[in-house]
Amino acid sequence: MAQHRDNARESILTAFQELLVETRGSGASLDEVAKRAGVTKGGLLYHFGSRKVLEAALIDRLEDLTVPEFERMRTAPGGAASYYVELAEYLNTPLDRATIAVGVLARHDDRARDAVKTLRQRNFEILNDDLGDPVLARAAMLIADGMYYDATTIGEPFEPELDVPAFLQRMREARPGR
Amino acid sequence: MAQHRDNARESILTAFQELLVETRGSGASLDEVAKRAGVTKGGLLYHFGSRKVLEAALIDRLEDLTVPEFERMRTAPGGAASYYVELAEYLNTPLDRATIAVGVLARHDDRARDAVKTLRQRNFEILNDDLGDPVLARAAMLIADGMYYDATTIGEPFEPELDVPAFLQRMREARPGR
DNA sequence: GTCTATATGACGATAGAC
DNA sequence: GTCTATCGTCATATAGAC
Repeated sequence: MAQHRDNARESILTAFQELLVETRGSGASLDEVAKRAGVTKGGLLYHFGSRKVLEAALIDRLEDLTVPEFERMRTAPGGAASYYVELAEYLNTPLDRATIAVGVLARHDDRARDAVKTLRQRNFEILNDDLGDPVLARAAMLIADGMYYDATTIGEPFEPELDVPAFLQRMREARPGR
Repeated sequence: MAQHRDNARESILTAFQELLVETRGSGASLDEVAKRAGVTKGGLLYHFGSRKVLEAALIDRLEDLTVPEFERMRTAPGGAASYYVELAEYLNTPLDRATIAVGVLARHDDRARDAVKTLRQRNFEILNDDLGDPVLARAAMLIADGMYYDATTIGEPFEPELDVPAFLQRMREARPGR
């Protein structure tokens, strides 16, 4: 159910994130969050004074998680593009879960939307450095977005799955300037 | 505001769709729909007995719109892939608006989700016929999904935009049998 | 720091007047 | 066929006991 660590704050934040991911937003009421975190609504609202404050805290957590991720992506052995796109296939790292949760918030919250936009801009720059081709970098981002969309909206993988490294390799060979 | 055609049913359905597209779901309450359609909630509920009925009617409308669309896509002069992916860039035909609206419903409604899945399966088959390669067909679908995701979630175009015709040309050159 | 109890408001839906 | 009025439910948020 809930993990009772040293502080309830993290439990509440994690419960909120899990419910956003699982229900895509509809089931993440403060009552449900409190229940899963093992506190009451009153307890929750002591730690986070309002729903807005709770949402802001989740956005902050996402931004913290992205900092080391950008570094991993930039230095990935197979290249940033493969790393980035293949990650979108599984969507189950702590960063992925935070990204999905904030993506749900972004549908209604400006701060969440800004956070997502900044994260994406940074991703594009790293992909462009890796692939040396803004067109292919943009295509790689769109493919990852499409996988993300499929996973979050459709809720199950579409067959056939795309072989991303093979596809990227083929597209590199078809580069106009070669 | 509202168009008062011969029947209020269409006005209500259109108002519902517009609000789903504009607010991504949060502002599409029956009160708001009724207000935009120029009727009261009581009037709305005479035509559509419940919210579920209203949602089902919108899904039916989408399915009606897809029938001629598949035919246009299959017989498009530049090929089905160009037609499909370029359409995702603008997202402003009646079918696009219906698709976005039902996509919002699909987050919480099983029937809407099934409708979207069936539509996508058909799209994939047509793309595969055009591009002659399931990998490229899947990639084209993901790119269009990514554009759709950007347009609906981020809400504004990402720079730089992908040069779709040029990229599709590269994809065709990357075909195996060439 | 966490609880119970309650105020307040939005939403979906029903009943009945016109 | 469309309206007003109202009810039940569930959500956020507040007040105050422990």
